[in-house]
Amino acid sequence: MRRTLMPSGLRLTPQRRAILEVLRGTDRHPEASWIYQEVRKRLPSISLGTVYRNLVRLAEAGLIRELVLGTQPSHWDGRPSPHYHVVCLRCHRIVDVELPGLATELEARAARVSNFAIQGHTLHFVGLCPLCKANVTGA
Amino acid sequence: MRRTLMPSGLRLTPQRRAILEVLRGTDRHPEASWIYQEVRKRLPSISLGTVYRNLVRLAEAGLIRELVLGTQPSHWDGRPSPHYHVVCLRCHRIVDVELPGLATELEARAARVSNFAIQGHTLHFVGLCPLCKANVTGA
DNA sequence: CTCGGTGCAAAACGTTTGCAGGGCT
DNA sequence: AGCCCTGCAAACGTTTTGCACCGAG
Repeated sequence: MRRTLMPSGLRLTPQRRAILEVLRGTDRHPEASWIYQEVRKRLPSISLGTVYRNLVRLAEAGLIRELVLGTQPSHWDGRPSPHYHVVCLRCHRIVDVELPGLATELEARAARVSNFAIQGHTLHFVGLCPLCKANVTGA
Repeated sequence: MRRTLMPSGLRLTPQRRAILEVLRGTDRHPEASWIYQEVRKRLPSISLGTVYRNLVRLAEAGLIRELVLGTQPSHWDGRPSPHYHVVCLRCHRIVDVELPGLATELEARAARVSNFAIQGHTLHFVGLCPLCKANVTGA
């Protein structure tokens, strides 16, 4: 029986399984409170504290990613692979943006200019999604 | 007498003047509570609420910039000109990074891939500053 | 008189934490 | 027995807000 989840020795509890499934079953990049509500449909007694604790732990284990988009609350992404995001200013949808090869290029440029030993970066875009772009035509 | 401060019809009050001067007199990219303490040295009766209100208003007016670096609290930059930042993971210093021309290139690439009407982006780096880089040699 | 701005204090917000209990190994 | 994990509720730190007052135009 698969009971552990990762290097960290993280146990695969029903709560963690549910959080992972909810997060992998959506492309909404949701916030903790939405995840909490969804998980409660399957696991009514789970607590919000447990959701927060496990989002942090799962992110540390590399299974999910925290998105800090400048606007509290944090959002969470079930796809840990490296990619960026763009947020619609009107409907607040968050959509994946693949910009392959950009990461190393950016960090190399920053290292050259700053003389820091760059270890990571954060990048995201804001704008209007195709739908909202059409719906505001002019306004 | 120059009493207004910007398009928005913002008045140049002693509180606003002090906040601006404190922010322009440092390269620390400080948080609101630090600004509050500094401004109190000149204006002992100012309240923290006023500092927050005015940081927001001054940023809306384009006189300063809010830096959202993923870690609460926000930091504030008295230089509104477009530039990026790198944060030292060890001493938490925040240093300016000029990457001229990058902005339009990034937004063009993101627009092409996402089909959004891109209106802006956020980018910052984390790493070790030259001093901390030297001091950890190996560890 | 009106309007923007202030100080104060309370509230709001998302998030973290202490604690007692529980279940797997 | 030991350890990780949970639910609960209280606490936390930052930021926002309601309110009464004030001063400039």
